[in-house]
Amino acid sequence: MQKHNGEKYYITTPIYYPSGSPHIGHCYTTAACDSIARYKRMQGYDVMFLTGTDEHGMKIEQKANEQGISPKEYVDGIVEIFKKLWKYMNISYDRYIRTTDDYHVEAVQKIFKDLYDRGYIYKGEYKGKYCTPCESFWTESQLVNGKCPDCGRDVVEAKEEAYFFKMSPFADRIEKLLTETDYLRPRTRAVELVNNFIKPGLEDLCVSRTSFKWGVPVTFDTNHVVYVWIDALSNYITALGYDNDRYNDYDKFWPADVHMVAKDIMRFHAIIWPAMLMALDLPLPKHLAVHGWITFDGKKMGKSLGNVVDPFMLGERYGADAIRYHILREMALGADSSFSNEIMINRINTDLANGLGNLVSRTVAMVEKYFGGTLPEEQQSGEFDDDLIAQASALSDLTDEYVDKTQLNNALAEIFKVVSRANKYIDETTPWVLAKDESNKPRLACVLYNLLETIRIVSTLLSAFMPTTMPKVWEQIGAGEEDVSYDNAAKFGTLPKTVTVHKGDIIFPRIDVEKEIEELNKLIGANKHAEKAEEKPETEDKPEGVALIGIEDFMKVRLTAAKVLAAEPIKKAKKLLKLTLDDGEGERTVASGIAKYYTPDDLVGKTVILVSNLKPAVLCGVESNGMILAADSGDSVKVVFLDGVEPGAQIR
RNA sequence: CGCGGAGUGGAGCAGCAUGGUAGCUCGUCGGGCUCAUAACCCGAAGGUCGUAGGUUCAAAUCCUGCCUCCGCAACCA
Repeated sequence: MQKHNGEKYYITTPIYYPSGSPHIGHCYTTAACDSIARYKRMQGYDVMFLTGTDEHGMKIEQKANEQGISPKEYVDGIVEIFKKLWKYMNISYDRYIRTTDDYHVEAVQKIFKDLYDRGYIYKGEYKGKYCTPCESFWTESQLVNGKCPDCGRDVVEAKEEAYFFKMSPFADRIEKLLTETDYLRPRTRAVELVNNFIKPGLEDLCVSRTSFKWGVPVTFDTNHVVYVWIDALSNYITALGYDNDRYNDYDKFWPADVHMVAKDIMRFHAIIWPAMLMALDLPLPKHLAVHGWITFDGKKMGKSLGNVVDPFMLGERYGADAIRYHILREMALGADSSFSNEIMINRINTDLANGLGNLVSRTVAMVEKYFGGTLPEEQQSGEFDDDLIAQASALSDLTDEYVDKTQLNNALAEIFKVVSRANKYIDETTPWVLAKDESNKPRLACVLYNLLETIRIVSTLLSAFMPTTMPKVWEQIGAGEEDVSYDNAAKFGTLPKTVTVHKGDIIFPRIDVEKEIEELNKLIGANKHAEKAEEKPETEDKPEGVALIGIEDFMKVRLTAAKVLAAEPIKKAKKLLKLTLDDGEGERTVASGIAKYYTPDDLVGKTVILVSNLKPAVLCGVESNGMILAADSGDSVKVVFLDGVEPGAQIR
């Protein structure tokens, strides 16, 4: 166990996109980084823990417009919520970067220019084609039979200004990085990335936009705004002072030890970010830890599902540490993890209340009961001691290793094995029997001392994960600041023999599962309704979808009854069925995304409602002329069938 | 044949690159204890390891086909 005085450790969360309030998924990434940061600090590292928000982009611009405020005002509001949550969760970030911060903007501009000067960014003209009526650009691969995939008309060579970042020179190095080093964790993901993106050839990346304004302007071409990649990813170095004067830690902290991200942004961190750094001739980060998503009752977490778990609400009910513990304990690196009220409550009850909390409680109670709160000097070791002491002493080596591998769930599992061992030790040594005979007092004192020591070690290591409650434990077992330092975590026998305990409040109260779930369901139901009520008038993500329209707009849509003559799955598509319809005038083909819910047999012979004047489109190689109406309730889709209506009938 | 992952006692997982008693957590049942937050400790039941073949003295573990689920991708009309 050596001190790591002065050694640096740099860990980052992604910078989150503030298009909405933070949810439990954000909490996971951030709590995980926080725990590692705290652990490393405890070990004596000089830690830099960075988090922040990625505040530019079209979506933010739109959201702000909808609310009639400036983008900056909009993000200011959300950022406040993020910071409040981090405070609430006891997140010990050292620095919070906002991509709207002046120094970052300035640095991004320099980086952009630098890449340009080095020849890795060039002003491009789409080699692709332009469809004048659709006002859209298409790449070669998107074209269908050389025509616009949207309208099927001819496309012309056209040039739109955009800057591109050359990725191809780095393909080999990136492939090696992914497959031959332990940059990517878990490594299994490397195959997927290499097959999907590197083998087919790395395409140059469009890194500027002219279609919106809310971003970092390109200094030497002010029509352009830096598009997300260079703006967002470079935060990891600008926050250290790279290309700016605000901070001065770049030399000290770069390269990062760990970037932690969720799997949806793995690609950017596994490919684009290394490419950027290679282009800039900078060292690469050591590890990219990719975790899965927290799913709720089996479904992906998301606002649209109305199942967003509000971290503030959970924290209020169980305490921030219990939430931290639960998500860190359940989530395995790389894999998804399901979150449900029941799983969480059970976890809190068995590990925290019954296991650790109860261990502290019974131990402290016995010291008070049998010795008036202070152990005597004279203590007698005996059977069962060695095994407990050995396990407790070896614990920090195990947790060190798991923390280094960013496998926090395993680190916590090891810690709780020792908690379990201690509870068993009580049964083995039966202190209440020893207490009956005055001559056993030295032995009894030793047993209790060993328990206090085990608790001390366990709680020391746990304090990185549950920073709020562990000090309460220390107070109860009479441990001083020095006793709970990391350096003493492997030294059994640190507490003074004559330690004095102080019985206090229950640390983790047991939760009544049934009652609690009932109440939670009520709350979640209420939230769901409240959210819906709130969001409806706000028009959410689809600006034009909710606005009131006049009858003249409606009349633009031509709805026609049509009979399904044939239906077949589309080979390349999972969700699509190819339908042949009789619309009264003739046959037409429509692709419909209902393959999950209907078999061809369900549909043939039925009459459906067809939007007959919809622009044709090509989906997975099939030209679709129109769409059929169906009710989409999220997890199920019902096609609207008509009875006894002739094909061709107009619907109004 | 787009890419990848997964199918192990009721639930959630480990084991599988170096084949040879199938392990953990929760739950269930029985017992013990009473220091403690109806907590703790012990024991038991429960699995032909998705399916069909193959290799082998021996396969959850290696090979092949198939089935099912999931993620990504394919611009869900």
